[in-house]
Amino acid sequence: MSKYKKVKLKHIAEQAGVSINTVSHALNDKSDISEKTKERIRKIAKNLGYIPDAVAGSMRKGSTKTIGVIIPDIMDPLMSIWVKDIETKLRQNGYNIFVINTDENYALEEKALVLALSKKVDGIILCPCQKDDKDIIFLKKKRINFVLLGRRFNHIKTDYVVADDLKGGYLATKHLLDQGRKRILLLNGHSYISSAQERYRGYTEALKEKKQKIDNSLVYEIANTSGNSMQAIKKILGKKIKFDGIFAFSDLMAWEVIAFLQEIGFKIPEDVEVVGYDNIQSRFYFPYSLTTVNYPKRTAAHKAVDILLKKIANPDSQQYFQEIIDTNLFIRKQQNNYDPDYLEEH
Amino acid sequence: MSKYKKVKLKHIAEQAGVSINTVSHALNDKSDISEKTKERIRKIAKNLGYIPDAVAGSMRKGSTKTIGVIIPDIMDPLMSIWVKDIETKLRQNGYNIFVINTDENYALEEKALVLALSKKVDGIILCPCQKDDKDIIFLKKKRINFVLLGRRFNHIKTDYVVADDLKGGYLATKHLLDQGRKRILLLNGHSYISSAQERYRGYTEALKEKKQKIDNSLVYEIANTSGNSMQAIKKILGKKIKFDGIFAFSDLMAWEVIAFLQEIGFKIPEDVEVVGYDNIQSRFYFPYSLTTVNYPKRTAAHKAVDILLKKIANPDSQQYFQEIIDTNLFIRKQQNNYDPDYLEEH
DNA sequence: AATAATAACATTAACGTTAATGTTATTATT
DNA sequence: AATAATAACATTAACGTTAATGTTATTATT
Repeated sequence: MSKYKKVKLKHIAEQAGVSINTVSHALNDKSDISEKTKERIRKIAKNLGYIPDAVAGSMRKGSTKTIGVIIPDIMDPLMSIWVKDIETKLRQNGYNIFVINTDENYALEEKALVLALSKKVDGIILCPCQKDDKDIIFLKKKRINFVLLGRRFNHIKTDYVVADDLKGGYLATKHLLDQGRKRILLLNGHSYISSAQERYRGYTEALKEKKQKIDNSLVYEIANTSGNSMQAIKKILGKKIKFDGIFAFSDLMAWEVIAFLQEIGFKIPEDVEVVGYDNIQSRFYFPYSLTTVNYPKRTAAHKAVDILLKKIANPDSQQYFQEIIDTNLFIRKQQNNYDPDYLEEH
Repeated sequence: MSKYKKVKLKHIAEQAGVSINTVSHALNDKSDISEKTKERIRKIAKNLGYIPDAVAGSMRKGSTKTIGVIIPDIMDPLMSIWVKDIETKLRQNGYNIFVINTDENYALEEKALVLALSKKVDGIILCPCQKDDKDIIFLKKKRINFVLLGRRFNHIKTDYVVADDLKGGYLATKHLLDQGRKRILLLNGHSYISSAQERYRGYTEALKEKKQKIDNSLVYEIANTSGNSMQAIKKILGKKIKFDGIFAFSDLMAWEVIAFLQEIGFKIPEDVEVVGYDNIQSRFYFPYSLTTVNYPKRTAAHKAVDILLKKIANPDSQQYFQEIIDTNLFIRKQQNNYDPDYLEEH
């Protein structure tokens, strides 16, 4: 890409009067080169502005020190928190990340995986869209090192790190019931997503416990992207379906419905009480108090990294690592003002 | 990374009874292989689950078809919009992206650049932290293909795409003045960031036009991360400095100060009117109306890609491409309710 | 003093692919 | 009918590095 002549090991070797291998070993601090020579070679390398060719190195070494991170949506704050934490943790371990978006699109997910494999990543952290599972089966068959994050498959044994969404769904619903709410709208993710499935189970369990019937006209499945929750609420209101509580799939959805309901005249939380999910703590995003299901997101990302590194270090192990991160309810007084607790959280 | 035996061109060649080169040419759809042979080889490749080794291919071809995207903060919505648009546009052109965060940290920026160059990216899109410029000079000297996005250097000639921040700063300040605001707080980014510099210039120009003196106790420079604008406001209030308008460096800052000021009893916009920057349109983030400086962010990202692709296609050209994207003021009635216009925008 | 061990290098081969040539049979050209 | 051109492959070399050996002088060991 550059007209500037590329500096290679060869050039350093010529200047130092040693072999290319000696330069390589010196720069990689191998033990079979004298400290004097190493120092001399390092200086020449620096002088010439040598930048190692990782592509060539990777080919020879058979490892890229790169992990593929494949996620549905980098613009979702939850995902960007994950990505940042994964990047930081992996960097500490000498790895880089290669992030690919799938837009919750299975075809793109397949392409993303092939791209990552083609780029010879040493492992993959994947939050699957779950519209299909062929690609996961393919990964297993190929014995690729991968860890699922945030979502898992019931019928495929893999490594994964997920939140305890069953408990999360139960706690959120129970909280609304305890507050005296009678008709709780579940604004859920699509049912092929495991976390949505489990939250639904938690929702039904809490209702059953209070001897309430499950009314499926109160259960909606939508994609977690901007505008959808508002559209859903519009539809529900259009059908004259009554509700006095909402359990939303994400803080983002919760936020959107609160804003929309307020706009059209509802009092929040008096008329409708809302519980979110994920406890996205960035002050930027949620200046208003929102009761939400909380879990250590950073821990989740770090555990996924730990598991992946373990698998890479021990490729012959048949062991599966499956982590279910505990969830709890983060109760905030729901009102239109700033949450002073945010600094203390986490 | 896998115990599963890797499928190489060699294996396809053996099964097809042709040479490795023929397989390579067939799969790359070169013209010197008969359609019949191509079809046969494609089938065998598919059967064996062949995934091309991009590392080996890149080494031989001298091109990775990957662009390094180096940005200060993937969690900033502006940046994640950019990244997504860049990814989409580059994908259409057969390129992938390699995203690296710098956390507005110059040392990390240098490392990110070396990493990208080491990984042999075909070009770089960079939003520099601007705490130093040595790395930019290095890129120029090495004749690396790169385009700056969002920020530029006054004293270094490079390709860039920036917003018209001078105009943006002027429009925002003028708007506040026109609304009768007398003491306008500039909550700016750090002055080594070009966009902050230019907005400051716009701010002063608008003040001068109205014959107002520039009061530097009203100008604050902070990093665009969560919590900082609140801290700044606290300090300012502590110093008993009065203000009735705020021009913030980002919608995020604007948002944070609005929430904080409301919390401590200010009426917005009656007591303090706030103007933001970037017009982050995601319904998720800003359910409340905010007047803000707007510009086509998508266009900016796309232009950066276009410029980079032009430079890659034409490496011998000495031409510089410098785009200043026009800014305008997006006026919204500032009130605590939902902005119904958001769907129509853009 | 003879042999073994080690330090500090050099040489060779290989990673998997593709560009640059080379070869041969077939077809086109005059 | 002789030659040129072309189609469809094969062979060879190269991308830049590092692992696996090889070599030689020096030092340690008995």
